[in-house]
Amino acid sequence: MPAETLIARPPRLADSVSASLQGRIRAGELRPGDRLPTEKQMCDRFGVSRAVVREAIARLKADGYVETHQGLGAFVSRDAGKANFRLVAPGVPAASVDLGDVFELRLLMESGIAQMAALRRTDEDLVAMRGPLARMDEALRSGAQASDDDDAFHCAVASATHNPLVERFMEFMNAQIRESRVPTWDREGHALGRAAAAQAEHVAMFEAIAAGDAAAARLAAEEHLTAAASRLEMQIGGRTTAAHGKITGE
Amino acid sequence: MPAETLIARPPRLADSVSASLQGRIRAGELRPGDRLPTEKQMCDRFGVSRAVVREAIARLKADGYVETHQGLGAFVSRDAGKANFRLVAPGVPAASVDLGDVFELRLLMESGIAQMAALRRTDEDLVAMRGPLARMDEALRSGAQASDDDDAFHCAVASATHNPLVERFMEFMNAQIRESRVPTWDREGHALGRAAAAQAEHVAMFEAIAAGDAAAARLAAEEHLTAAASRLEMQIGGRTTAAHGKITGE
DNA sequence: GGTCATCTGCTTGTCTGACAAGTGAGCGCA
DNA sequence: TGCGCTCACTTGTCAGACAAGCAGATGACC
Repeated sequence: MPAETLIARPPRLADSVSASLQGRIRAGELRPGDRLPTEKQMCDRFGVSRAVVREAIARLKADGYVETHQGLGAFVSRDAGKANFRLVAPGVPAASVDLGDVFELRLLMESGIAQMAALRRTDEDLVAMRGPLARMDEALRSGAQASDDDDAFHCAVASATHNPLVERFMEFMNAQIRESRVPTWDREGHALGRAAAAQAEHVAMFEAIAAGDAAAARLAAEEHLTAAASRLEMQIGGRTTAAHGKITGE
Repeated sequence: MPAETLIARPPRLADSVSASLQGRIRAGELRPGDRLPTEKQMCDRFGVSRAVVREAIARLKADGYVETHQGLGAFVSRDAGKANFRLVAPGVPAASVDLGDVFELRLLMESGIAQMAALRRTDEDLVAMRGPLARMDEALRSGAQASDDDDAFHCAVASATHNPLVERFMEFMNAQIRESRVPTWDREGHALGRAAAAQAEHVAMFEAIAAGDAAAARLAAEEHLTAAASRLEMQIGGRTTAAHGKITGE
């Protein structure tokens, strides 16, 4: 099925141009402060019209790679590519990102978040967590797909830190790893007990946070994430597992 | 001096258009899946040419807010604005971000990073940390501006986790908060002992990491960040301080 | 009547040419 | 020498045109 939707489409010209420029910047061929070729030069070099070049540059501007000045030209900005954070840098194949690294980043963040949430959560925060938690319970009985509620639960925990930045980061991570939550709640996930296991870990997190027990909340979050990683059969050379063992076993 | 460079320039038309659209998306006026007005309609509505509209849309595409399909139109993408993470969302005033929230996010990340680094650091990693550390020592004697070395030290710690994602996140954060490191190392920072205090905390972090003591490394990182926050006289209602007291005192 | 190919209108993608606005360098003049 | 001016160049904006892709309507055929 996916093979049918993933037909190779000819890439848009602006995509190709911006990818090329971005590659040269990341490769160090164009360094911060350097001036890019003029639009006219790029038109000749890439064999496209100025409209295409301008669109490509607009994209690079949005990503913080270049800045333009009327009458002067376009320049590679200092901190090129550091204006925003992405899991997979645009222009590189998504497969080059190690899922183990992603889970580790989540482990880092979510354990701290759970800990902080335990210290700051209000009663309203607990209510917000109970909603998705109850829906996942229901899904456990009905065998429904509840990965959206899984998302919502983690967001509710982040929201309980009362730090909007932390909340936004969690929303960002959720959007990035959304697919990785599906196999927990699909038919096979229910049958093999992946859903039930995940939900038990959620409950442990919730109860620690509700009790205001920061250390227990951190531990529960760590266990949830490492268990989730192993449930997805991530073969990451035992790295995360080893780290978890040391981190939580200290 | 900065007042001279910050003269009010008439905003580029494409900026205004993309800001307007982005505002409507974030406000929920345009929801994920909704179709945007056609380029022609936007030309009429905003009173600009199609080139401007297309550039504005190119920016929104780069930010992951919209997707376009030839022959169909432009659509607000699911997870609009979640394609990347920024401290300050584009289009909103930078002043709306609470610096205390930023330091808290760093506290969350860097304490975990230091802990992980202590467990994984190789001898090469320690060498990489000693470079910036020595340069900051030198700057302490000469009174030089060493905020770049400060950056480099924190990056070296992140690099010792051997997780490229973690490393990139640290680079991202460094680029975002670069200005906030300057007052530690300027003339006043040296005179008032801010530089010396920061460096002492760096040394504590380094030694804990070198010793492989994960708990001590976490604690040192937490103390460095909370101290840095208070050095910068952040009045954040004692929130971070209170959280730190509880987090580290558990 | 139902099914299929085709046609049509609309939308985005790309091209071309032009002018406006801002910048820096070089020129001429006092 | 020092000042102002012009000029070439660059990005910003505009206008019009055609190509490519899509959805729905139209119409022919079984």
